[in-house]
Amino acid sequence: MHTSPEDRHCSVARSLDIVGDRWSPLIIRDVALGVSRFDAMQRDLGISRKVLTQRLQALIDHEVLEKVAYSEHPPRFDYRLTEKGNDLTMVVLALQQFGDKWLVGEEGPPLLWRHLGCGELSSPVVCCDRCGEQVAPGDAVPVKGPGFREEDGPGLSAAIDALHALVE
Amino acid sequence: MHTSPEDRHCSVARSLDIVGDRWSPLIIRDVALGVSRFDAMQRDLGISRKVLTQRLQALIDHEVLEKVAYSEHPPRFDYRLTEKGNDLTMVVLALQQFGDKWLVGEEGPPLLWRHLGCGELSSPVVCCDRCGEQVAPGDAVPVKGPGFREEDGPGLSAAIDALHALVE
DNA sequence: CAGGTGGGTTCCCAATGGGAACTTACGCTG
DNA sequence: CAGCGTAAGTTCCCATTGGGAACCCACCTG
Repeated sequence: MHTSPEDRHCSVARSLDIVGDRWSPLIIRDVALGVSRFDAMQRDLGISRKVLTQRLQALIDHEVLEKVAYSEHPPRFDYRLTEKGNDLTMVVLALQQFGDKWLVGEEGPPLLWRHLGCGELSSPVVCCDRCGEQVAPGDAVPVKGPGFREEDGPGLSAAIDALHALVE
Repeated sequence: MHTSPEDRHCSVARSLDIVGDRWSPLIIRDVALGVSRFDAMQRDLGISRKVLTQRLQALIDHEVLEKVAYSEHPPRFDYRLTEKGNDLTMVVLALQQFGDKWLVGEEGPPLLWRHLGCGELSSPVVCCDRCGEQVAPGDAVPVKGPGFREEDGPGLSAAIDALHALVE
């Protein structure tokens, strides 16, 4: 029986049903960067083979990865990100940004990004899709959306009302 | 003994050491939205009291949350996000965005955001901090940074080289 | 034909998580 | 002033998960 987040009516909880463990985000990062085979991932991550098998299967079940044979006889596979899986790289990017800022030593971040659009080394920042301005935590307030349910998140509902009372 | 990601030299892995489980991101979301007390979180999330205690302590140990007494005799506490913890809301936001796009039914997302800067209901998007353009997965290529170590991520190193060979 | 590689599966053991009950300390209410 | 409610945990038992190492099978290469 699930008392876990999976049946909650909440986007964050539902996403965590897919990437809410220690390994799935790292698997997605590896696949995104081109480490796409079972043994390569296992060596690269130091994950146990059993758990890697389970995680890959779960990610495939969630249609985040797909398994593409690059040889039959013997059967050999590449794991690829689906379109849905590609969108999960934004979560990985957020994790990386946080780690770069708070968790690396003086040697600096292990990985940087070059934006192909402008050619510069860049950091990803979060912006408002309406005005294009950069958004920091606190620059936006939550609003109950069409799918909001009072029943799952009773305390949450009250907390949001309280926030609005402050802002208004 | 840890064979887990925590001692790897990788920003994503290190971040996962803090939020790499089913509950921590939800706890951070709740605190960010104003659900800041033990019982309120426990009811709101449906998490077991034991695990909630463990997670809160871990988040405090990582300096993501702080415990502020709002009453002594009897001792009662609010949990607050530190500055570091505030930055983790970007990870939660990424999870929410993904869930909103791929995992909610036709009833629509449960939570929206109003950007205080422009007043509009907005979605967070990822932009390049150099040119300000929106960045989609694939619009940026990874580059080895100052802290890159060949030894942890041997396959990764080769994969990045392979990517560069493609782009150049 | 021995050894290596890719992609797993199996087994055992230790750690983790859920659930429910128990605790402590106070404040309120009849 | 007895009893109930609330906040914040703690404790116990049991089921599930994860790590590690070994095993397996099909093929390729020297």
